Amino acid sequence: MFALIDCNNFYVSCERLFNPGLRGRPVVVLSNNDGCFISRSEEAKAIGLGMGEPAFKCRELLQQHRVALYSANFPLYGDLSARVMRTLADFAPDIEIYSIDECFLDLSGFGRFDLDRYARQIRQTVEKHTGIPVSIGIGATKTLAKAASRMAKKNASLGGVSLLRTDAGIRDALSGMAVEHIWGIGRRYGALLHRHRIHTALDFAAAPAPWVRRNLHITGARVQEELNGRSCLPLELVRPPKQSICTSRSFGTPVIAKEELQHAVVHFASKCAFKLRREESRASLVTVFACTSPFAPKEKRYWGTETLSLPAPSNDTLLLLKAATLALERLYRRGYEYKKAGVILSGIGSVSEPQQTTLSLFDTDPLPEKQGRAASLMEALDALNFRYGPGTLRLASDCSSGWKQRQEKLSPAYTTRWSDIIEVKP
DNA sequence: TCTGGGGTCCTAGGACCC
DNA sequence: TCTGGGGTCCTAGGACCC
Repeated sequence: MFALIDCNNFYVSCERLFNPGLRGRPVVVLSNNDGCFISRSEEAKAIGLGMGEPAFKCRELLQQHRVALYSANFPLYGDLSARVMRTLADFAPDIEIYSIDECFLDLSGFGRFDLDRYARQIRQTVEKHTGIPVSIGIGATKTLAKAASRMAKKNASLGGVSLLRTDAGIRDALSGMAVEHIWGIGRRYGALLHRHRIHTALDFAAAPAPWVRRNLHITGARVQEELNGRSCLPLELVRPPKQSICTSRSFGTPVIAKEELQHAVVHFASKCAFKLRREESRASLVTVFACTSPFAPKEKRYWGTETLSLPAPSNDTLLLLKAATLALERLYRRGYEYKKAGVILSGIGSVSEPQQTTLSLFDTDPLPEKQGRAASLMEALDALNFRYGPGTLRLASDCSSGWKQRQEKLSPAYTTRWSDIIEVKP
């Protein structure tokens, strides 16, 4: 058996934790740039604020119901997530942290326990230790556990826990679930399935397997197997190293000048390089993109992208930055209002992998020595920024000007930044 | 005026190899 | 005139997840 533990309206719950006055009120957390709703309290859902909906379209509703708005505060959410996960890790030998607000526990071998009671105990403990409310679904496969947790969340009478064990219980649950709400079946496949008169999760479980394999490919076939109680998705106990690393942002106000766009790209490239080193990896491809608003009139739209291949995989900020700057140089077109840009690193391998050294014919600097110096420099950079806070030491070209994003409703980083919670008297 | 960010996996098709 | 067979690797695009 697997359990899926899912934090309820996670970001909103984090904000409420430090602001109990928000309980019972409609609360939403906005995406970067204060754009869309990315977390909503039950009260906010009830008045019709949709997930991913742009906030400006709901202005009246927001005022009318005095909805509390928050800018996304990821340092806070990340830290609270870690606390929840640490608490959960005590309840099972194997745990997979699936996302910032969800994790799977392996409950095989817990057959002798009263799983329902155990789940309620987990719920209470998490609430007591961290203040975050969670829902728990239990089933024979990850997909069934997911379905169960959805039920636990939707159906208040279950008290936050749903256990799918008997055939009758499973059939009952699946028959009440629209096919597009199955984990791994999204809007597009949902629409396709409805056109073929497959409306519920139970319909999908019973659909002809070859047809599913043909039309929804191997991923869909696995989902079907899992719904029928045959586990195809094992727990991932160690997070596999990332295959790509991306840093991108929308701008608070459009950027026109190349220099300003460059500042942003340099900043994103530095962040990417840092994430890469944290992963103990190296990348061989650097992609830069910059684009106008997709909502701009057609003739004012532009989507520029450029990928450069490095002579050898690297995680050196200086090198990655040089490549990113060159890429931007190539894709930049004068006269557009850029609304978003980003840097993507790919072709990623571990630093422990033997590096094929491509020596340049014209390189007079002996390569290993050069790399050694670069590595020491990066080590010092990361150590200082860890000790004194991100951005303490950075490249001169990494200056944020102009392209700043909007974050008008930002709460303090209560658990990770002293300066946010204490006033330092001079 | 204002519309997020960061990932994964799979497939088809083309280029290329012997 | 007739023009193979068996591979690999890479990329773009489409689907999905939170």
